[in-house]
Amino acid sequence: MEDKEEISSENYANWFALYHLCQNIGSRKAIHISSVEFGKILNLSQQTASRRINQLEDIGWIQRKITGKDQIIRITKKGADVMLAMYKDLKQILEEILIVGEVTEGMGEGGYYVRIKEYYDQFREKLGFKPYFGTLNIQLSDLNKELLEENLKNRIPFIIQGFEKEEEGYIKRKYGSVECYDCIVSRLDDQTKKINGAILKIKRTHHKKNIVEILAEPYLRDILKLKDGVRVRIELIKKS
Amino acid sequence: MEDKEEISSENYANWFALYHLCQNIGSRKAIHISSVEFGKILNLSQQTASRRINQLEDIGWIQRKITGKDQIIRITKKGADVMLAMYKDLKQILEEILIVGEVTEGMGEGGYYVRIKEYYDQFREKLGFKPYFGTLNIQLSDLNKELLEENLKNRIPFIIQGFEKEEEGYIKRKYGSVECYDCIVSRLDDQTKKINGAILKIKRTHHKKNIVEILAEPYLRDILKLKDGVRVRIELIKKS
DNA sequence: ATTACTAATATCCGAGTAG
DNA sequence: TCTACTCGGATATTAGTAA
Repeated sequence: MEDKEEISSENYANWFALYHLCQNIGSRKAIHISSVEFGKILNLSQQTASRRINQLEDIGWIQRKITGKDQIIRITKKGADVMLAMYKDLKQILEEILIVGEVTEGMGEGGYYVRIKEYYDQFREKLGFKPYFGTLNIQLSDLNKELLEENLKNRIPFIIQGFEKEEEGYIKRKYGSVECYDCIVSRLDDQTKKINGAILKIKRTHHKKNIVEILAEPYLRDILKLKDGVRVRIELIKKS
Repeated sequence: MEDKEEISSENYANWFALYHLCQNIGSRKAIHISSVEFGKILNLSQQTASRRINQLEDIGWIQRKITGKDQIIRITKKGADVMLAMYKDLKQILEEILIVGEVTEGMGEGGYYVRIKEYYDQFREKLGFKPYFGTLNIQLSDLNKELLEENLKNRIPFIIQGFEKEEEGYIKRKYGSVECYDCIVSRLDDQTKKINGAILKIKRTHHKKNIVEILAEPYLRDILKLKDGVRVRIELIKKS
């Protein structure tokens, strides 16, 4: 609460100054930096940069040692806390935004996949349950989609292998592989029921519509009483 | 690059305005908010808040619909990108800072633990190798320690169980449990050799000194040619 | 109620320059 | 060289209102 007050009051400039300092300190403990150099980083004059440094010191976000023409700056615990607080906050904001979407009527590809025996057997084995013969389609906003993609990057999917099969007429058809991420689905307005499922990520998918497909054992529309437009939460699970 | 220019130039205020908007939008798609309310959030007058909203719209970070006395605001993809960029950047900064410390002479507790048979057998089994009979002690800055703690929170340790043992004189002594986190250690100035190890987190530890103890199979001081003061990188591994 | 313009004012920035 | 002061000009904010 207090930290936030400190940041949000009106010293945006100081916050950004600290942020840029951290960027330039990198993995070192401290940094030698002149006010001219710091000014260049911040797109400010030497004078203002100098003032910034003084202010940061006054606030207690940095500590400074001036020896002759040299100044060594290091971030204090208080300063680190400020950065950490912002990081945590952003993380929370982004993750909170991330995990909400709207149920939508789907001619989802996923539903098609799950009905094919070669896929179904793999789903069954790798999910640990017999999935329902169709997927729940969730419409995401651009923001949500963006964030989901970013988040999935950090996770290890389990892969449903592709395969080839001879169709009637002796044409060989290729079936692509599918990436799956464990998740938990629930109604946003009623968090009592949480259902395990998986996000399906099909390789060659329509990029335009931000639709995510969920596979689960029960028929989600029934068990969660979902209709089109109902908002659901998709929680990503730590380990797959 | 361009994004950063956009943020860092001088519109700190706009960035923070967007940030606070996101905070208040939460999991919703959009938000009804008057300029008075928004002003309160930002600690600004209604007039300035109104101007901010206009600016955010001009920049293209938000989209707005005014219908009579109502205005509905939603974040655009461009706006979301700005937030994401900052998040990623902070994450990188913090993680980069996080993983560097200095080798220090240690009378580390960990070294004591690893020499006790009951512990050693567990280490051997759970690490998958026979650890060296001592730990490498890494001195962290306050900032690093803070960040490490924060980061470890999100990880699942493997636990070396505590036990009781009768000492000479029939006194029963209690040995506490130890948490371990897989990691990779390397010299900061020479990343060619990367050694697998584990961070030891002993329950009842001295809080004052920011020292982390690393357990590994080889004698790290030899294999990495470490002396006191040499900076090493500790990479945390995704899965334990 | 609202949003947002204009004019007054508070704040910030950088040139000049001292220490 | 450095940092950091003063002060005039630039910029941002707010009060008073209009729409």
